[in-house]
Amino acid sequence: MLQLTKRTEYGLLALVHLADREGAVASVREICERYPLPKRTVAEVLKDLQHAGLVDSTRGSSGGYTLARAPEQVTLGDVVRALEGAPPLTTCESPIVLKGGGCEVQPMCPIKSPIQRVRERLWQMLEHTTLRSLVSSGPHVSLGAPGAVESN
Amino acid sequence: MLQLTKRTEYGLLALVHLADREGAVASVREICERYPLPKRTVAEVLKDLQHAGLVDSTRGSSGGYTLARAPEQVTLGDVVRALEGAPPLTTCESPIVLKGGGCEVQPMCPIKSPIQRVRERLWQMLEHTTLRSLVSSGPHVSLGAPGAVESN
DNA sequence: TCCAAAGCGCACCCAAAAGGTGCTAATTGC
DNA sequence: GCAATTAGCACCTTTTGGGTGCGCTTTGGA
Repeated sequence: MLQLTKRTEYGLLALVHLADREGAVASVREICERYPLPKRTVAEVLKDLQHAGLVDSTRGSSGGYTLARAPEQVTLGDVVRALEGAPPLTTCESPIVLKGGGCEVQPMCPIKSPIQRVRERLWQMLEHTTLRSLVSSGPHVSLGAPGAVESN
Repeated sequence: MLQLTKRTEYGLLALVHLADREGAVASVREICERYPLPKRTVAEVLKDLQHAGLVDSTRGSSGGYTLARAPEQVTLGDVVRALEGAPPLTTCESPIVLKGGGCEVQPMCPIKSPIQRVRERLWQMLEHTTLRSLVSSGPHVSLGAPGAVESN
């Protein structure tokens, strides 16, 4: 579908929040009080980001998450890779199909290389867009009243 | 998932085939004899491309499809738009959510503009990649034995 | 010492999207 | 008339994405 998933969206919002907190721990509850997001799903996402090494977690009653790196060293590509994997643009690039030495419609597949070029440039863009640029760009409004989802 | 659908992939292959035929009509059967693709689905896709004005169709026993424009005037963007629509990268750009005048997590959504920039640049790439560049790039192998799906 | 608040892990469910098929026209050349 | 083709539904199946149930572990503070 050529679009980012909600998980990625949630992850980016969470990371932006962490960046704003500048090293202080932030809990899932806190993030979901700022943005009207489903608590549990955000927790899942944060857990995945932790596994990917993008955030550190501390457990316990005053626990939460912190950025594992500086905002300028986290890219959109990192986040997408952590939460969606780095999928091929078309199936003819997938490892499963490629294992035979070429794509399914090979050796007569003419669209592969330009498609790959587009894909590579897309990933270049993702890799060059840092969390810092997300943080510093928005209208950056102060904390507001949250919505409510689930128990939240 | 940040990848093109199979429908788009099929559409591109079909269009490349039509471009190779240089004006001569090509039937779905012919396309599926060249590439091992499901006949019916390719037919669906071609129909959609016809509705989008990218191909012309002629019915009847010797009918089929032809390109409606020159290969250099058909872009990846055209094809994706015809077969997938032009979806937003994140839900906070979708018209449904925006109808209230801003995205769901507004006015405190900080990730919107950089994401939109990435999206716009992606579409620029898609709009600048023409069918011609797909045709002229591949190793351009001669027609080979097809696989088989369904009746095909 | 206990309890509440937080993260951890697994499994599961629901809904939407994507891919594909059945069937029946309508058209057209032979 | 017949065969080959596109046209237009409607429907099914699989996959993916989003979300939840439930119980466990960790930790700070009353």
